[in-house]
Amino acid sequence: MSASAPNGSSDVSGSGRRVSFPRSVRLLRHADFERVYKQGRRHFAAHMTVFYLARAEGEGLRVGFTVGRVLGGAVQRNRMKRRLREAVRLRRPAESAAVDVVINPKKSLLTADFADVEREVSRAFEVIQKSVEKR
RNA sequence: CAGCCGGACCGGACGGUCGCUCGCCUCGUCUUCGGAUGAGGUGGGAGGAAAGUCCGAACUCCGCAGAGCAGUGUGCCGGAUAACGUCCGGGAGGGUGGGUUCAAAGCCACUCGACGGAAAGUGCCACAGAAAACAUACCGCCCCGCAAGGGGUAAGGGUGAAAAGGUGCGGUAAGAGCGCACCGCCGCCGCAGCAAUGCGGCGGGCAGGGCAAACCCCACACGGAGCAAGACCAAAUAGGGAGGGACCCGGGUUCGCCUGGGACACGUGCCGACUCGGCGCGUCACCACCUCCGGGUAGGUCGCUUGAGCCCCGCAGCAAUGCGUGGCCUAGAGGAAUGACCGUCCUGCCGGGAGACCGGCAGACAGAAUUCGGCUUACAGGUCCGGCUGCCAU
RNA sequence: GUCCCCGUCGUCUAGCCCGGCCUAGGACAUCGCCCUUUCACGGCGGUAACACGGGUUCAAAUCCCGUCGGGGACG
Repeated sequence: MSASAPNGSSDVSGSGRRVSFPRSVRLLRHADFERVYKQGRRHFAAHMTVFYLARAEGEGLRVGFTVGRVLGGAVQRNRMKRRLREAVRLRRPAESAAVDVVINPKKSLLTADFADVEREVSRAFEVIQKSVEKR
């Protein structure tokens, strides 16, 4: 437990690394989403489903979110996206293979503990790294 | 002080760490000089409904001589407004309560409301009832008659949502606006009012059902689509057009080409043969290739936030609202930013405690997407103003 | 974001335009009885709906307005 992180729930500043999540590592284009959905593999978790696909060119991890209308009103959907984005920001690996990832949340994400969400995202990234390196 | 009603307003507060997005400043890198990108600093970053998309506009494109038809909408009067189905004021009307009265209406208070036309026409009015819009007479009542029946009547009964005005007195064989009084209705006149309409007078015994949120008639308004509008830049792939490739000369031409000769190139046959030369034959102008042009998808840029704008004060107006002085700049994303975690405090509930207090939980409805004016719907809690009622004190 | 359409038994539907005969009809499903040794088939009977709230009308599933829910089109 670092002295600069008195809350202790997430040692953000304990690692010493500034964690950010700029737009350049987001998945933003419709065509990218379609490709991941059609050709990608899936990883299931309690509060979300993660689609991922290795990219041929470029480097690093890119992440996008899909939150459909069935998951609730605009307030609920925005909350899911914001919590997911925050979790990805905190748990995003510094170095990674070239992979595109799409996360589909489930309704339970709205009420889940944020620590659980962080843990799930972190675990999903580990699984994806192993799966991609095996090829 | 409490409760109810109406109106206006707020929509947890402060701080820390990390992040997202937009603007500005400084410094780098790349550059096709348009810009792209990175770091640091600094400032801004959801709502009263942002919602539903129910009306009205601005704006953009398309269409258009003018008018009409069709269609849609609105519908008492006056005003406000850029406009409206909105808002303000007023007027008829309905409902509830009070009071007068034998009873009711007229009267008073509160409240509601899509409120033009039913003597332009068409249609419908189930069941019940004699009769449902042409008027009629079931039980009755009265008169004549021994009776059968005939005549008068519409007060009473009955049916119905609705049955040729209501109440009272007179009148009559019984009755009836048959006569009278009051109220209602129709017409005319006068006065008040911009008008809707109201008030008064005179005349008429009374013409006539309801439904137009049924078709419809009248008056008024409206061209259609919508920022995914629209404008600009524009990859890959496919496809369109023009030119080159396809040289020179002569002739013809419908200007697309056709024809004769020659040169070059390519392919091929034969002959000679040293890399080559000579002769003959063929070469469809399709495809492919190159250059340019136009449409246009992905993608990008603009539209994109200074506007019928907000705040304070004053003036005009009963008000909606308008005018004037001064001040302010207040989100602009685009698979879509406005968040995550924590601390202190505030409000409410629960538990513990004699109490100060301690612990836990909760803090609504809900998220900008071109922009405004309205309407409707959802909403914890709180503040202010006005009115009414109750209680306490003076 | 913009623009449209639709809500009737558990399911699919008729009735709505032009209001009353609607106590809302039919089919499948379901329940009970009969038939049969039993099941099936068949017959008889029952349960069961106008999305919600206002308004117009004597009277509303139907006409008008507003909510709520569902579905679709447009790059």
